[in-house]
Amino acid sequence: MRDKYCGLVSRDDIGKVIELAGWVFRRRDHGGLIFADLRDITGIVQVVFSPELSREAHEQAGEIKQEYVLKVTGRVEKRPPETENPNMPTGDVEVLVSSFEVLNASKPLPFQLDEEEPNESLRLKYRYLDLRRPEIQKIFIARHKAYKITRDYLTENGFFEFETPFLTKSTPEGARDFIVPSRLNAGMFYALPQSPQLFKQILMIGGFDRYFQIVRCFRDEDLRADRQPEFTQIDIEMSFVGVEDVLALGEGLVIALYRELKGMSAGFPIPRMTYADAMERYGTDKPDLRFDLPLADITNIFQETGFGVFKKTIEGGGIIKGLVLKGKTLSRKDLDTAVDAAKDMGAGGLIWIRKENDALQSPVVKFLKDEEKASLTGAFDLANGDVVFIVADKRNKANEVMGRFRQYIGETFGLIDKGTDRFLWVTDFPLLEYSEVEKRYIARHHPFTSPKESIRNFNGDYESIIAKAYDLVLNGVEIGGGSIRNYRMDEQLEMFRLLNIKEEEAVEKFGFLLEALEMGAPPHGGIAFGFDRILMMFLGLESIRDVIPFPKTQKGACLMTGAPSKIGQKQLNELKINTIVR
RNA sequence: GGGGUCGUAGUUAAGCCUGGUUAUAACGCCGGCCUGUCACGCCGGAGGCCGCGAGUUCAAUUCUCGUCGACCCCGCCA
Repeated sequence: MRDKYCGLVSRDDIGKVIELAGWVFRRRDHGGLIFADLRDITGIVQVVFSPELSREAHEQAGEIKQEYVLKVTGRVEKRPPETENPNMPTGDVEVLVSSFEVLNASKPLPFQLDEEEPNESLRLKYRYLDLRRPEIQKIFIARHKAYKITRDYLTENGFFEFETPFLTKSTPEGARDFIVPSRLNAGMFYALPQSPQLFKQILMIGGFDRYFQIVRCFRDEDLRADRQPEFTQIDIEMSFVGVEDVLALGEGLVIALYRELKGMSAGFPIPRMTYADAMERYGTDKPDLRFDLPLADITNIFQETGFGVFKKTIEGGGIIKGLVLKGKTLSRKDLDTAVDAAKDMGAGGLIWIRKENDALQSPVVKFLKDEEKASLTGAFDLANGDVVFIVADKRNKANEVMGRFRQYIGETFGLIDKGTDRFLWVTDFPLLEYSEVEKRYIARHHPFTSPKESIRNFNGDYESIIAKAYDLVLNGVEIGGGSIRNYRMDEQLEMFRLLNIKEEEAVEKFGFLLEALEMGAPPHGGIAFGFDRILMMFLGLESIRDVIPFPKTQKGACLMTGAPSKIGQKQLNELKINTIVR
């Protein structure tokens, strides 16, 4: 049907008669002469309909409109002098059409492909039109490259690619499951996997040594700019490894992807930070290191303070945490806005102290002793114009609030170097965290994560147990995470005990794994990367929807197909399901 | 579950704060002209449930409330 792709027509083809096929991108009708840009996946080339070459083709070309699908036959010519277009790759040639065929017509489109983006719901409803846009096509070509790099890299490193079931078993921990009714077992349900966690561990126990899968995962939770209910992970598991082996392997993959997608290597090797340091210094387990602005614990300055808020906090075992913003001129309104922002982030209050005319000024300065002012000035090396922001609260709350506030300050005052990418491994996560909702400890990573030291060494102080767990963070966004797993039955049972999962429940939910752990399970661990998030970040895009061909809206709808939708009574009857919508 | 932004020709926006005119522009569409354009140009034309529903008012695109949809955030996301 065609000899050549549109975007690949070049000077080498001059003089040849070729057949091309593609879409009419733009048409320029001069009456006596008609130009059209013919587009396919490779790019565009100008085709010319001239009555001097073919009166019939020229006349027929009066009919063609945008997005008509054409097959054209014509001779490739060098463009006449002064008419070359240096802005397009095929701009020094054109195809003089001797005959053409309209393979398909097109109605006028609901939006123009070459103009400003229409709103996203229209793009999603007519996704096939959106996908025709060259800048969108670039994204999915990049996505394809990323699949290939991943497969090549992991294959070279001894990994085997597997598929694991999508119709699987609901697990009690973690995100909400999507469920699928079983027709053959009335009243029973499959769950779509949140991740192939247990299957990949079983594959290690099955002796495959190294597993990977580029796999869809499903989580029935609310959506965000970087979260979809179904998303893709690069899932990796390795046998006979420790933390360092997994990080090295993962880092190699990220380097390879970054080099291909960004066309450069930067920021490697990836620095490390423990979870505890990240929380103390940046107030988050995924710090954005594109700007520094560290948090400082200034509790000791106020040990003897007469300022009621600080005094109460310290007496209650809390801490006082501050950060300093230097080199910016803040108005009173900026400060008030910052206080409101901090309150929205959950702060009980935010105190600002500004150095102006060599004196500290603040609504609270009258409550501070001279030595406290001096210590504060020293601790933050205050110069005129600098502002210290302070929060006093329980340790976790103070860190968390200040972490968010730090990000707010970074964004509001332009401290973030948008042109850079800062990767970070965060290591040594706590194994557990206490859930106020469930009134028990829950696994911070997942219930199969191995502690650094045996749980038996801890007596009650369970929140201090460190896990062999790690996350990869890029510019404040988590793009991967994993752990070394428990590979012995007794250790896994200890973990379940801490999680208050009774043995019979554990056996009911994960019996196959526990049994397997008793039959020669090798030490193993792994990591999973958020494939969509990596693409979004590496391509500099704002939304995960931009890297997914058919994404869902914030309410989980597909605007093109209309999913989710009601199903008929016949289907419900087969499933023996009644629906009650409350 | 909660907070916020947005919704006006096919599309992208303006108008709304401060209620009253024929609701404006660009692109697209339709008709005409044009042999070197490439965001072609020129002339003419059609095209509107101002998301939907209430309320306030003599009068609502404009103000208020509700609702639907899209988006951003909190909760949630092992």
